[in-house]
Amino acid sequence: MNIKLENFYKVCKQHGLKLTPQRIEIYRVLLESKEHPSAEMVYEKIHQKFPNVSFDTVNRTLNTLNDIGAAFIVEGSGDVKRFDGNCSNHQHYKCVKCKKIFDFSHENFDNIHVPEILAGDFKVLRATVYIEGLCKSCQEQK
Amino acid sequence: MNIKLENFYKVCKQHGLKLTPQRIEIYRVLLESKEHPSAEMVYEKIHQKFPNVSFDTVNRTLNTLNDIGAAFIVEGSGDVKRFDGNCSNHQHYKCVKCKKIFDFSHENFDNIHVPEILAGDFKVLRATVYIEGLCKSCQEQK
DNA sequence: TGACAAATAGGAATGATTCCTATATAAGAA
DNA sequence: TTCTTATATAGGAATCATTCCTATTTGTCA
Repeated sequence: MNIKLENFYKVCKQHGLKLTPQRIEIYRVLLESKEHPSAEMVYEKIHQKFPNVSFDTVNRTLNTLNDIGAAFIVEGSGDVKRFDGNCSNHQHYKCVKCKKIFDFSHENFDNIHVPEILAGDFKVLRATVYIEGLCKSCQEQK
Repeated sequence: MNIKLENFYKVCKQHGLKLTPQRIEIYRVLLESKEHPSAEMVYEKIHQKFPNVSFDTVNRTLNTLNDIGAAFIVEGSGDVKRFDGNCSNHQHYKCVKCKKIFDFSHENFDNIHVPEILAGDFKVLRATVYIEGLCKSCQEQK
């Protein structure tokens, strides 16, 4: 049994969520995906295997995963929501043209020290470095 | 004459953009706004003064401002686009509940050193620290 | 002043996301 | 195991943000 899946079961129980086959499969697909998929992208994959799972269920479930901390919505500036099931500390780089999202890690960024001023008044849930630009192949296309 | 507006005229000319009254007013409203407004919020303000400016013009213009670097789209995770006319180096904190966006500055964050690995393959256009959480008043509301 | 490329208004269209509701089902209790 | 019930789901409709379409208007430059 996958350790991550096992832990997922635990987190669901902690939040009083049922372990439906749909929910488990959606989480599995997200975990295996490296492309930071949108709800639509997850739905396509699920649909191949289980043709009668609805888009609404996929979308609702992805948002639920975000709510319970089993996944999160990748930061970005104004495109469709993209989800990430990898909750270990890492950062994102996004190409503004092809919308591909790349992971990267950097010691200084993975342990951001939130300034005191903020830490006092705000409850910080996530702190990340977000980089936006043009990937190699989009640069070449001009 | 406002120095920022004067500079805006210059930037528009550099990009071959006409100085229409609508464009100028939209930029003015964005500059004066402290709330990182959405297109809808800018439209509301414009509409009070100039009832016959269309929403499309507001939205299109805000995106144009982003394209020419006179403004930018604030990073976030999946809500409506929010715009910022303050192009000097600063970071954002966003409340996941009320969606308010707060500015903050921090020496270390305002000069992010992008790792070599990225710098080689990608053309970095923007690098920011993005913090998400609950603001004081939303914490109190539970 | 005249010509023309660019911008606008207004409404229609699109696309993403969420809501609605009748039905199905996971999971704890008996 | 079977019963009970709160939760989740499918499918489609509705909503909301954003963009597109096109006839008309308007900066801007010669």
